[in-house]
Amino acid sequence: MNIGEVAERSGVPSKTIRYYEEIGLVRPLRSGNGYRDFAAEELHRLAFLGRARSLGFSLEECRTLLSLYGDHERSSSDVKAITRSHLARIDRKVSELQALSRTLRDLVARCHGDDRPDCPIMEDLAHAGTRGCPASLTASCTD
Amino acid sequence: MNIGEVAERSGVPSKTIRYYEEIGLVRPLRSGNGYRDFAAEELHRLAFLGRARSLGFSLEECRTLLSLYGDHERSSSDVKAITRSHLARIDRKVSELQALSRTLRDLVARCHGDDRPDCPIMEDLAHAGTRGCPASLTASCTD
DNA sequence: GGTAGTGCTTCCAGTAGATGGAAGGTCAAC
DNA sequence: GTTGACCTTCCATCTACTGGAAGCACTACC
Repeated sequence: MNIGEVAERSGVPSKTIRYYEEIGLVRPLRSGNGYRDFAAEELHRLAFLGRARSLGFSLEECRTLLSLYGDHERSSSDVKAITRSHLARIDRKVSELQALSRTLRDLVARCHGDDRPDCPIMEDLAHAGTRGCPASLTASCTD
Repeated sequence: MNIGEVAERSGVPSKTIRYYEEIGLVRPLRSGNGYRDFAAEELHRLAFLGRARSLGFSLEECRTLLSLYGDHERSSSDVKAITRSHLARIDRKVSELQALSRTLRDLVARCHGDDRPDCPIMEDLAHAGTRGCPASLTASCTD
């Protein structure tokens, strides 16, 4: 199977497949003409990769998951551990973004949004010293 | 003011300040010895940048916000529009991550996490075709 | 005057995860 | 034999820095 067909069937773009080969996530054979030649197994690995990436796993996590995928002696606890730590990372990120969202929502609500220059958003950015900005700035912002 | 002091007072690392100069976000003067020489205004711009970045604005958004910062004829509606679209982007991201989180949480809940190989997480990744994986894969995954 | 230590300079490389494009070889059809 | 789709490699680009090497500049101390 050539790269184009594999790309279409796995949903992973050709460019990305070449990149995955470059970093050793897939190892297709080569035909006599130099074209990559993908066996069914490589197609499955690519579909696996596509799904894992769509779930937000990093490529290094994908590498580990792929090796567990091919390991019939694997323990599901290993898979679960990786997934759990990934989940924790995502939940941390959600909390961070929700905090940002609250702050921004508040600023937007307080801004008139008219043709005058006064703007609570600008004031927040300009006088960051008193809240949320790096501690080292606080002193110099009180002037 | 030398870069070290500005870094400490603005909370933006020296390395980052040099980078910001390279991409034209700040333009410090130079002393006779070749050192960067920051005026109070540049310090304020850096503090502004630090706060805007901590709110998740991209550097291009920061560039626009900085130009509005220095523009006494600005309209708060421009600032508000940028902030609103940034907020919308964050809220989209939160939704995406929450969807991921739900999926991962469900998978983790269904995985025994013992020393046997059977694992619903692996099954999801391996047979992605029926749900959530790229449409092009669906056909080839039903086998 | 020499030297140690800190701070400054530039330049280059690397991070994650691709993506875009140029230059060129291959293949099937007409 | 030529067009056009597909494949190849290689290099550059994106975001937003960060780390490190090599080499001046400045201050303090002996």
